[in-house]
Amino acid sequence: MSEATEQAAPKAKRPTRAHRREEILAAATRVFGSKGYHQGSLVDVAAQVGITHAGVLHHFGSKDKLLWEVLEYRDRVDVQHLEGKHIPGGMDLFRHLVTTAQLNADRRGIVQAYAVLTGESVTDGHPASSWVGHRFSVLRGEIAEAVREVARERDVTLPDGEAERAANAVIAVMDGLQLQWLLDPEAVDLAEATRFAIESILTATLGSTVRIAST
Amino acid sequence: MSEATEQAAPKAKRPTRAHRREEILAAATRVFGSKGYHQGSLVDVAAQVGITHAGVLHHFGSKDKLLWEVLEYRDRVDVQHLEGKHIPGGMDLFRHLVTTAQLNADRRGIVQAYAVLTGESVTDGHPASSWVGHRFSVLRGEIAEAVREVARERDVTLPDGEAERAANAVIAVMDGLQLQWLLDPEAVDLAEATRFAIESILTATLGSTVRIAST
DNA sequence: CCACACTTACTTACTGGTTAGTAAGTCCCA
DNA sequence: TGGGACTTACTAACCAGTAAGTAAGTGTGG
Repeated sequence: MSEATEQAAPKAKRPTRAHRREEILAAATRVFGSKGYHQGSLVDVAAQVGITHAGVLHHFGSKDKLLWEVLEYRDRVDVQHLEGKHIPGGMDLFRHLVTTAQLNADRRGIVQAYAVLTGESVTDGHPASSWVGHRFSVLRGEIAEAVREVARERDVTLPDGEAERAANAVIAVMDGLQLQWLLDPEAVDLAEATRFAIESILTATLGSTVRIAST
Repeated sequence: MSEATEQAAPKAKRPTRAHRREEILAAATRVFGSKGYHQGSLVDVAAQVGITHAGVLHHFGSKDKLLWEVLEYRDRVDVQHLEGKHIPGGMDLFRHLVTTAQLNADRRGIVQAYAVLTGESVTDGHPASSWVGHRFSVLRGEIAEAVREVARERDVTLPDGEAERAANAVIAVMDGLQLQWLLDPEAVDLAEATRFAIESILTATLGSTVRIAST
């Protein structure tokens, strides 16, 4: 967790370790994104930073550990555009999801890495499967809570488990649209399609029209 | 194409070639499903049929060709429960999609293979990417046409491109739900969630409640 | 009806390539 | 002068694909 050394140091020049690790993480994200975890090699990652694969192992110990740090790195990047630091609730959450989709349309590499690793993670004993599983369950909880919040605001009583069903559908549609967009960017407008799909699910769940402002 | 010899032969015993190929295809589906294409080896596939990897190559020539036949095999299996042979249109199509989801809940292997290969296919130069891309575009066309058909039945005029947007969302939600279900079958009722999501999207698209009978 | 020609379904053995990981040494900066 | 950031050199494993051989059919001509 606490990696220390975050520009708080008085001395000017000491970017080496933390900085190099960050470079490697970015490179690994690109490599795992474009080739997958199994097919993307440490040699590929190392070459992008201009070192040998043994140099990468010096910093991360093993390929599995590197993957773990890449996933955490993605999480960090993912929320860094949120100044509030905290994930919003209620309708703000859905606006946030659409905004993220919009940003993602210009971050193909990260989207690809996420899609590839998520798909790969359903294989037996994949090192990322617990991360993806955990991620899904956290997201499910947050989105379901937001659905309940909006329902409360509108005085709608939801059947049992309905919020979770809606949350699952929202997560599913976002992942699925990313896949289609990656394979054929012309066929899908990522942000627009995401907004449309989330609105549809919320509207059907809450029984009254839900709109998400197109930023 | 024409593989000839389809039980029309008078002589009783000659299942060897065609039968062996089916065995290998089934094994390859399991292997690619549980390990992915790159990580699943010909040795793995061969072992499941009780031969060597060279024996597999004798039948399929190369690993890439084997993958292609696996994908076609999946298509064949996928529609074989349709007696009409033809994919239905209108509301029947959506009923068919839900029914398929229901069947899929008992065919984890095939779902896993599809999910893994679809995810892997977004990597650079993957041999399955054109298949997946083609599959998406065909599905998109068929589902969009079904949406238009239902809209016509209900005297609803759809904005331009709305049918395609709905189709994309339907495809996305199905793929996404499969992923979640594979990673945590307890958290998602595949058929139920699929029905819910498709109903939501159709309802929002057509402006009036759409129900799909739960078979 | 059977022997010879040919095909099919493999196996064994190998090649050339790639992989993650290790160990030991070198260079450079503080 | 000492420690971190590497490199070089290596290993052991695994991979797809090829080549050559074998054993068991299958078809056919006499």
